[in-house]
Amino acid sequence: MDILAEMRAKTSSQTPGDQGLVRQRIPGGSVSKTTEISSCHQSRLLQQLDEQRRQELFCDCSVMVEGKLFKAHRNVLFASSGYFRMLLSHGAQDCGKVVSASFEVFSPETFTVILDFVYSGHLDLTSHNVIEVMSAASYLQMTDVIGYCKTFIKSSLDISAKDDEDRYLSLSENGLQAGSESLLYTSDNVSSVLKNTNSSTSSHLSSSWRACNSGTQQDYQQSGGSKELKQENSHSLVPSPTEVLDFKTGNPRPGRPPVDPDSRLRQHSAASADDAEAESPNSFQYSPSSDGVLGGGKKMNWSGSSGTSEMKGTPSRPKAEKADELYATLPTIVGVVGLFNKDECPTMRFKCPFCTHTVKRKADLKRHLRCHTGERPYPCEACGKRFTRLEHLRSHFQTIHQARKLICRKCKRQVTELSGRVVCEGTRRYRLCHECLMEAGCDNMVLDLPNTAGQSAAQYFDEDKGWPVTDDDDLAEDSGTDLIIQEVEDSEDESEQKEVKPMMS
DNA sequence: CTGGGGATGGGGCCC
DNA sequence: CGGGCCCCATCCCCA
Repeated sequence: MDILAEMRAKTSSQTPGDQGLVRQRIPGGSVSKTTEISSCHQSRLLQQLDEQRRQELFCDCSVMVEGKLFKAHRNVLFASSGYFRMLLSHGAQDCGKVVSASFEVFSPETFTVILDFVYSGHLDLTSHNVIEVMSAASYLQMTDVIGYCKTFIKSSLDISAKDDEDRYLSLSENGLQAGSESLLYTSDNVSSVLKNTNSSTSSHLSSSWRACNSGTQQDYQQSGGSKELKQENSHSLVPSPTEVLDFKTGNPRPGRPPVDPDSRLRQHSAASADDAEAESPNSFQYSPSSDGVLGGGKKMNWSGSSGTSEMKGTPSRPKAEKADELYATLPTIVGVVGLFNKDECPTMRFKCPFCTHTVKRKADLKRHLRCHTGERPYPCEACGKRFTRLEHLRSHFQTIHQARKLICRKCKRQVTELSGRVVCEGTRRYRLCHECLMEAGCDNMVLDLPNTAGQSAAQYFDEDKGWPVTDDDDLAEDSGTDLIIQEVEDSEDESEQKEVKPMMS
């Protein structure tokens, strides 16, 4: 990103079409003329600043990261980071004084990436550093970087496919709806696409990634109108006021855990960049228009690729696999949200890189991340519905397909295994008492006799274990387990849907 | 249109 | 660290 363009965007309320243009105002306040600024001049100026930084010329700000010293210009840092805006504005009067800040919550390598971005507009993201860069950017309140990271992650995980999940559950066996092939791949079409593109399926994650907003080719066209956008606004990635961090130590100040009560994100794909993009301008105390950066649209370039076409044409790896990789690469930064308890002792919390939510255990964070990645590893064999947790699947199966609740669905009265007859409607089962059964009639219902109640469901369910099992004993023995609940790859959704067994023979 | 209840999703925490 | 339980909030359907 061109930092000058960014600064300009923040002060000129430009529209996306104003790229490269600055409205020059005269004292009267009206726009007198539009002057084209040479992009060459901007990049040269930025290069000069970067050069000065590297030669430590006129650097009036020192940043210590895990013992490594970075020199920079406070002007540039101020313009780029809400964190530094707050930090530097405190010492705004002491312009001559060298300001220093130190961080222990991210690595020097991560800060190098961020600083390089600030001074060059190029953000070098890889699968290995994206989480930490994003976390650091969240820490430093750099919404644009967060947006890029989220887009990077999302495109890697196909998070945007999540919203389409319901849609593709109903897809015909013949495959994909037009326009959705960029998101959904069955095992079959993945291989065919692989043949066609002859490209690595892991290119998203393995390739270096750069972002700049000098173009408008790849807008964040997230779903959801302004209404949903407003909802997302409440899920700011920027630390909440209770999460204000100590400038010197890099640790949060004592206070309540920064758990965002609204952290239950709506499960739609409008997350990601919209979050950052729609960041309230008031989030930055000293940035009245800090959200303008992303507003003009941006171009995403994978190194060696051709932008959007690459994104569309390259099949992604299964979501679960990529999520595993994401989990595996979770850097310690995520776990170093050092909150303080009553005794002023730091307690370890794990911060979600996607939202402000923190948890005590890494495993809980992993579980939480599923609500962002859209992973649903537990499919119901009876109806194909997928769940993020085994317990949810079990609960679903028992209530929907097993009629385990001994309550008459109609009159809500308590029934017994004998008095509450199991009624089957498609894959759905429930119990009716004798009276309600007579009232409703049996015409379009299939009744399970008491001794066979749940028989068809039993092909999926192990009474002892309490969860669905396969009716294929051989398979069960071969696989060493009788579970049919398996952590499956989302990309196999479609083929799975085809294999959902009919409930009634 | 509204309220109630079931289904679902997610967090905390224990085992 | 995963499984599981409990609890609560939200969504959605239906009367």
